[in-house]
Amino acid sequence: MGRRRPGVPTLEEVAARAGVGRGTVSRVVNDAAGVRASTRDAVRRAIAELGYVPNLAARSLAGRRADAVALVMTETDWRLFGEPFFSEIVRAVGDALTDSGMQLLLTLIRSDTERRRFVEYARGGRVDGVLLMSVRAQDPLPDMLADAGLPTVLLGRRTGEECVTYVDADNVGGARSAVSHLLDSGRGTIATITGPLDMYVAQCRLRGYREALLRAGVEDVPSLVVEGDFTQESGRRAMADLLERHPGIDAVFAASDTTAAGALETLRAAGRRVPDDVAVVGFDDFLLAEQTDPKLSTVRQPVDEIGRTLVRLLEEEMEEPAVAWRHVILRTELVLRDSA
Amino acid sequence: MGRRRPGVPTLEEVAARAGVGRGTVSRVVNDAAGVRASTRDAVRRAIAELGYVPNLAARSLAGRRADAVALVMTETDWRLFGEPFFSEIVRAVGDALTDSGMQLLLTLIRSDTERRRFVEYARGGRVDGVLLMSVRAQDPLPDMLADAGLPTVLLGRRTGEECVTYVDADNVGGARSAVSHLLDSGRGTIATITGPLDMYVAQCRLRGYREALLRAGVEDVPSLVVEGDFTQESGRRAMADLLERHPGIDAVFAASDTTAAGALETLRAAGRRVPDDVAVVGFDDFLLAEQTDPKLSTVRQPVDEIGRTLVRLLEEEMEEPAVAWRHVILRTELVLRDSA
DNA sequence: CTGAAAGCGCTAACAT
DNA sequence: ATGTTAGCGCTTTCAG
Repeated sequence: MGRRRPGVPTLEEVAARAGVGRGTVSRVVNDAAGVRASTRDAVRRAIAELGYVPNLAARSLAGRRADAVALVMTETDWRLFGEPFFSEIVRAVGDALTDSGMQLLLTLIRSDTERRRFVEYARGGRVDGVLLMSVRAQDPLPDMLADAGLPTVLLGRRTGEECVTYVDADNVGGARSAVSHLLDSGRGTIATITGPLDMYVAQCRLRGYREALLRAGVEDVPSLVVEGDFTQESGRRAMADLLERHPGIDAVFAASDTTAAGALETLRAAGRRVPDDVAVVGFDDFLLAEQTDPKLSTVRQPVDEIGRTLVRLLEEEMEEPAVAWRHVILRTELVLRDSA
Repeated sequence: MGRRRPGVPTLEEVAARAGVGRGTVSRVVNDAAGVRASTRDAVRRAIAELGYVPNLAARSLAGRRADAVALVMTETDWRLFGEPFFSEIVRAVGDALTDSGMQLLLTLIRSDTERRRFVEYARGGRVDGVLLMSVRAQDPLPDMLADAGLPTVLLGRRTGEECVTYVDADNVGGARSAVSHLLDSGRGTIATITGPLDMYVAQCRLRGYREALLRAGVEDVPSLVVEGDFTQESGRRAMADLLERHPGIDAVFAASDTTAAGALETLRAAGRRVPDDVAVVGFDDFLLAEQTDPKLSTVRQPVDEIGRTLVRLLEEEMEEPAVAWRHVILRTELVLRDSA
């Protein structure tokens, strides 16, 4: 599978053609200071004439950097969070990376083989750092990378005491503000449909719900809490359960926008009116929120800010040997539309 | 942004520790034949003790290969085809690559800057080959890569006379079989909602529709053809138009499953029954088909086969200097569910 | 400001 | 079967 690229010009040939030394060409290529303008022009011309492109392997070897970062996600995450969140994050990270001259590599890990292969790839020095989409609690990947001394930043925590640098949204606060809003607007019986409770993010959103009730002095009724799994179907089913158990329900907080959309469907099918009769707020704010009927109120994560922060932390991590785990929790925002 | 990895063991240190030469260690690492078992074991032990991982930059430089392939897509494609097609292809290519020891890199190109950066990355030798998701007709990327002598395989053509190696599905044949099926089941007035007609794939599906009518000796009524853009919304709108213009319509062929789902919605809202009253067939077969009510009949692309073929062609392209453009058109399959 | 020279860590060809 | 050696193409001192 070896490839031969005949007649690919090297830096040396460029130097010869421009009548300068190799060091000078290297300086020009890397925009280093201290080259006379006329020399620089001559070199630039030679580069253009020869169609020279630096060999990245050689540069990596000599310069000990790859000029690339990987954004890794597991298949589970991908499906769970769905395309919108995923693609928004990719976009945000891409934007944040734009002027850093780094190549963004997406990697999907679906098996142990792929996990191992990726670790070898990363440890082999093909990327300068790794961004990890929120991984399940049991995923050993973050620690494998950290142990290998690779700059690594997580998007989302695995647990409350994560010993890796990460960026996360304020899930607790977001949920709390959503539920507080429902309470403030006079709703008395507020249910919640959670995410899978073995995921930290789902636990946080549930905690926010409880904190809001506590603050308002409202009793936390266990049967108003139903576990879902972030999917639309789980929203439909959970809502049906809730309506049966608590016909007097007048508000629902769902731990994802998808789940909220499912709940909305069931409510309408049951003849309940939203928001007059029952108010609904979801968490996360992607394609779906604007498409539901009525439009869904949600807690929005600051996606662009997440992207920028991920990149900034990774760069810091790359600068200095990691002496500390840095954690950034970004504020979320309650977006009111028609459903609450 | 340079990274220092202090104390990362090199092949040389492994050799010293195992008491052998560097060549031997290299052979062991690369599973080359001709090493005595006892020697191999000694080397393996040294590798394990030191936690040695090959430096991939050095390997690339010396071995002139990257052991990585890129799967590139443009943002337009991504949104257009939606997550299902995209993720299915990624999965299929990943599977096909599993035992080749190559790392799969996904790259999203959203701007000229990113396009240029990627070409430098690829020309710089960081990937052995490039897989391109079907690109718009005007996209210069395939030619840029081909000109640079990089093994490149397209998924989907840009035009009928594509001078790049590609894999495509039999869009014409698939559409033809769908429409023929509608004709065979006694439908007389068959409309079609196309994709954006500046895309070759959309043209092909429309051609298939026309060929089926022609073969059956049915007149091709221009007003039965409405241009959509593969989205669900375009399906809804086009269907509304069609119902107005041709109340007697009794079948629809939509150029995507998403569009078909939109058409289905509008039909039901208009009180038409599917399939008794109007039959519907879509093209492409992903999440949506099973979720619509009634379940959608579709033309299915052989995703796994596409993945395998892409990888096979790329490997062939890498073996020998490209002497010819190879084209593979894969058969599609009509999947009958409830809507037709 | 610029040229020369010393590696970066590995593979592959050549000795032994 | 294994050790030795010559690069791969670049960055980065270090002289000049």
